[in-house]
Amino acid sequence: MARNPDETRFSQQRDRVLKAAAHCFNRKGYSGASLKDVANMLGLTDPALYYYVKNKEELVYLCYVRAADVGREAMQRAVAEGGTGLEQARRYLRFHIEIMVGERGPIAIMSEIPSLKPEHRDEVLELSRQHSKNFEDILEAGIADGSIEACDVRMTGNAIMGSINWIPKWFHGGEAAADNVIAGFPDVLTRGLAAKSV
Amino acid sequence: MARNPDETRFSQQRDRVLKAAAHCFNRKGYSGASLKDVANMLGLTDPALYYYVKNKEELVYLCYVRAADVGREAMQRAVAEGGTGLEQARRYLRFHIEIMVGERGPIAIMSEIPSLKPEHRDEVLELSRQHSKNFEDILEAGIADGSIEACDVRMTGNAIMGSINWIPKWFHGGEAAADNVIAGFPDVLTRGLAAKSV
DNA sequence: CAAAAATTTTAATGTAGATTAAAATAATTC
DNA sequence: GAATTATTTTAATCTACATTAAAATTTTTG
Repeated sequence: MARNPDETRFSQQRDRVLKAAAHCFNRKGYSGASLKDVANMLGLTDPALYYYVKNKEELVYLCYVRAADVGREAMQRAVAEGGTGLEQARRYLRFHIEIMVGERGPIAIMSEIPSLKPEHRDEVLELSRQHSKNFEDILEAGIADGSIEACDVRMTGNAIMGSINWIPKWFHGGEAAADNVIAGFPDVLTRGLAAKSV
Repeated sequence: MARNPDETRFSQQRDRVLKAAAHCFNRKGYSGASLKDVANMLGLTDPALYYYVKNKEELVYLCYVRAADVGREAMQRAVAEGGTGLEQARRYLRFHIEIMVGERGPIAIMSEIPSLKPEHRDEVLELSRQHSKNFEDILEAGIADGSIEACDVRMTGNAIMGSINWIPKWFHGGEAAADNVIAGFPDVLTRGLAAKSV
């Protein structure tokens, strides 16, 4: 029936599990959120989750991988459309934020990578590093093409990623609010505060 | 002996406990970090911590209050010196970051406020809201005096606070690095990316 | 240095919550 | 609609901490 293997009931339910988990983990942290918290959000009882994931650690791991996927997807789409470094940076931010505050949210904040078991930890760390690296590359391209002011790209990247990562902490699903964030956030991050006329 | 009540051995040790706790919580989260983790950092055993705090929840609470104090102190000093809104905003960021990456760090990220017990949660939430409000006021003052471009102050505030909050995630004590962050971060956040000449 | 106070330790207790097993229910298939 | 497969539940287990109590050690003070 399912054309795409990801359209199976199992995969759909698993996605719902991951989203519920992301919501709970974002609120209370990995260990602070219980499997019961997650299950209750879905109208299930905790042991039911084990039908979808091996254990809690894997649940977090999958949330983090999903978060990384979302980031990479936004980045790839932004780069694919070309343009100056600044344009790519702004586009990436818009895409990423669109996803985070949209239907596919909430996305897990990767704030407890050290709590993952070593293999998972290293893998997720690598995904995260690669993403940061890609963003820094965009910044450097922008500096090279003159669209972005010379700056410490590592630090600038950290600053902007911090803003992005923190979004799930204060954004909670308002419909109109989402549009507002999508429209305004990339500007805030790339344009700065200073008035043009001063 | 102690001129200031905060110079007693007890208070000093308690501060060391809070700093160690902040470090552990920032890495693994509130529930993910065990009291043993915290105690070991200080060369102590876990029950020793109960000499300084009532329980683990109070430990997190105190870390959060300390974080709020630091933010408020930076804000007050910045405002006290006057100047345009933009100047105050930049000064506040510099002060706050100086403290975070300096001797008084690490400072706890207030990322699990919902896990606190109701009284503590409400109190910390109020401190956090007040801090955000104060920053938004600075932004509005800057818009009014023409130093800051018109913007959604709520969203802009969230963006910048997210950057600040995330610092402990990637900054880990390099001496030279600290100066670098202090010197560059406020610029990144307030100046934006776009090249002036374009 | 002896007594008192402060600090830390070892040993013991209790509990929440992750995990497993087996049983029950619901959905599919032939 | 009976049999098979998928999904969820109830009931039971196990363990990692948080916490407490009592004892030991260290520090301070007269």
